[in-house]
Amino acid sequence: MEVADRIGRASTSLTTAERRVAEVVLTNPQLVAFGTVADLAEGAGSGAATVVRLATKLGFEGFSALQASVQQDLANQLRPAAERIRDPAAHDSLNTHLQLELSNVQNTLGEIDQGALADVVEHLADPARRVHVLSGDASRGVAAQFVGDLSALRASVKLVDGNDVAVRRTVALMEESDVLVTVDLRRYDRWLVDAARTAAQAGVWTVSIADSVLSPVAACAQRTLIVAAAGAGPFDSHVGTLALMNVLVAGAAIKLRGVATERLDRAEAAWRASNALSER
Amino acid sequence: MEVADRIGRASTSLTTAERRVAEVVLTNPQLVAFGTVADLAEGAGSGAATVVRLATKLGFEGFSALQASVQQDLANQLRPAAERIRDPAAHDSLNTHLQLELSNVQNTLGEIDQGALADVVEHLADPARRVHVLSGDASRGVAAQFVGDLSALRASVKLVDGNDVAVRRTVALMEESDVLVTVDLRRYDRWLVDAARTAAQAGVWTVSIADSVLSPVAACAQRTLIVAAAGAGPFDSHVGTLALMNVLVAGAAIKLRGVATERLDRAEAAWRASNALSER
DNA sequence: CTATCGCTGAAACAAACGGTTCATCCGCCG
DNA sequence: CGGCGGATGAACCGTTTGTTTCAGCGATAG
Repeated sequence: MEVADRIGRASTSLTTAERRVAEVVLTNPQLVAFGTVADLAEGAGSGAATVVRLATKLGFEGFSALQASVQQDLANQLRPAAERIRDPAAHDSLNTHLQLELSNVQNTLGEIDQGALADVVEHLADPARRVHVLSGDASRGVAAQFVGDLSALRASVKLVDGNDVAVRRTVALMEESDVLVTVDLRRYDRWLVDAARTAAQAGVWTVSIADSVLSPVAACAQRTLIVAAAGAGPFDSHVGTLALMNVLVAGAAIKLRGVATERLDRAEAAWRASNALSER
Repeated sequence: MEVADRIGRASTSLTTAERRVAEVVLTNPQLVAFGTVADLAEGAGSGAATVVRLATKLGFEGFSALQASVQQDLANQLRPAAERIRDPAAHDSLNTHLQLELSNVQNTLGEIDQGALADVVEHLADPARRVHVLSGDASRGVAAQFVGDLSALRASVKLVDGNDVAVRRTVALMEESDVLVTVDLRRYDRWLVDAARTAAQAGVWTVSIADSVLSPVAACAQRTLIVAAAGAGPFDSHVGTLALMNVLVAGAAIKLRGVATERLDRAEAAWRASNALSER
C-alpha cells in the first residue's frame, strides 16, 4: 500500500491533528476513497485545511492525488482473490505459511465440539473455581498468553510453572473445585502427563487442549479440545491453539460480563495512571 | 447488488445509449464509484446527460444516488468478512471468531513487506547479534513464545522483562550489534516506547511489530512489520502476530540450518533423557 | 511574564461537478 | 417527400468541492 508506506515514512514529522487524520486514512480508507475533504476532516475531528496539509506533506500533489492513490489500493484489493493469488508467484515460502496457518485456524475452530466448548467456558467463567494452566515446554508462551488474558477477566488464574518440585506441590494442593487446563502438543512432556493424571485422580476437573484425541492427557480429562498445529518450520504452529484460546476467553468474558468489565475498568485506570506517570 | 437488480428490471425500457452506459456500470463499477458523470460518459462514449437520465430512470434521485449505491456495494465486497460478520449479532459467535482470525492471518501474512521480512530474518539469524524482545503487557505471552522458539535455534535470545528498573538496565546494556524486537499493539505502553527509543538512539538495530505504521515505536525502528489484530472478544487477537512470528522463526531456521539442527538435536536428546528418567 | 513560533480551523476563493435546458439528429408514419 | 416524436449530446447554471489565506491559540524560550 503506497499510502501506508508514505505515512510510515513521514510519521515522525506529523503533527497531532495530522496524525489523527492519518489514523483515519489507515483505518477507514473508504472514507477517503469515496468521501470528500470535508468528510475526512469530520471523521478525524479536524479542519479541512489539515487534511490537505497532510496530503501534501505525504508527497502528494493535493488531496485528490491522495484520494486517487487510496482508490487504486482499494481497487487492487477488490480484484478477486483468485486473480491476486498468482501474481506474487515469487514468494512461495510465505504462501506456504499462509495456507498452513489458515488451515490451522480453520480446522481448529471449524471442528470444535460445541458442547465441550460450552462446558469448558462454563467452568472457566465460574469464579468459585480456581483455574490452573499446565503447558508443555513448546507451548508455554501461548499458555502464558491465555493465562494473562483470562487473568484480566477473573481472579485465581495461574500458570503452573517452575521446576518439577514446584509443579508437584502445586498439583498436590489443587482442590476438587479447581479447573485444570492442559496444553500438550505432540511431544508429550512426561512430567506434564504425570501431573495431569495426579490432578485428575484427585478429582480436579480437567480439560485437555491437544493435537490428537490420542494424547495421553486426553485420556484422563473430562473434556478434550482438539487443535490443528501443523507447522512449516521446525516447530509446531500454535496459531490454531491461540485462536481457540481467544474463543475461550471471549466466551468467558461474556459469561463474566459484570465482574469482568469492572476488572477491566480497574486495569484500564491503572494503565492510564501508569502511562501518565511515566510521561513525567 | 442493488444496482444490477434495477438495471435488470429496467432493461427493456432502456434506449441504446442508456444501455451502453448501463453496460459500463456493470462491467466497470469502479468507474462510477470513483469517477464523475463526465468520466462515466466518456467510458460509455455518450454524453453526460444520458448518464444522469439513466440514473433517474433506474429510480435513483440522480447520479449521486446511483454512485452512492455502487459505493456501498463495493464497500461490502471489500470487507472480506471481518466486519461484515460482526455487525449482525445474529451469526453464531464461533463463526465470527473463525472469520475474524482467518482474516487476521490473511491480512498479516498477505500484506507483508518482503524486503523488510528478509532483512529482519537476516538479523535474527546472525549468531553474532544478541536478540532482545520487548513486549507490551497484552502480548507478553506470544512474545515469550517467540523467544522460546527462537532460543531453540540460537543462543542469546532474551525476553526483556521484569520491573521498570530491570528493563532500563537491560536496555542500557544493549550494544550496537544487538537486535531489538518490539511488540506493541494499540495500547502503546509508555515504558516500552521509552525503552525502544533509548535503545534506538544507542544504535541498536530495531524492528517493530505493530498494528499500525503510526505506532510510536515504528517511528524509531529500522524495520516495521504490520500485523492485523482484530479481536471479537474484549482483547486484541494475537493470532496474526503469532503467525508472523512463525514465519520469522522458520526463516531464521533455514538460515541457521547448520547450527540450529545441532542445537535441536541436543535439546531432543535432553528431552528424551528427562522423559525416560521421569518414567522411573 | 512576555514575545515568538508553529499549529490549527474558520472563512474566502476558484475550479470542478451534477443537473437542466435546448438545439440537433435520426427514424417513423402519414 | 415532409412533418413529427423521441433520443442524444453540447452548452449553461447553481452548487459543491479542493485549495489558499488568515487570524486565533497554545506551547516554548528568554
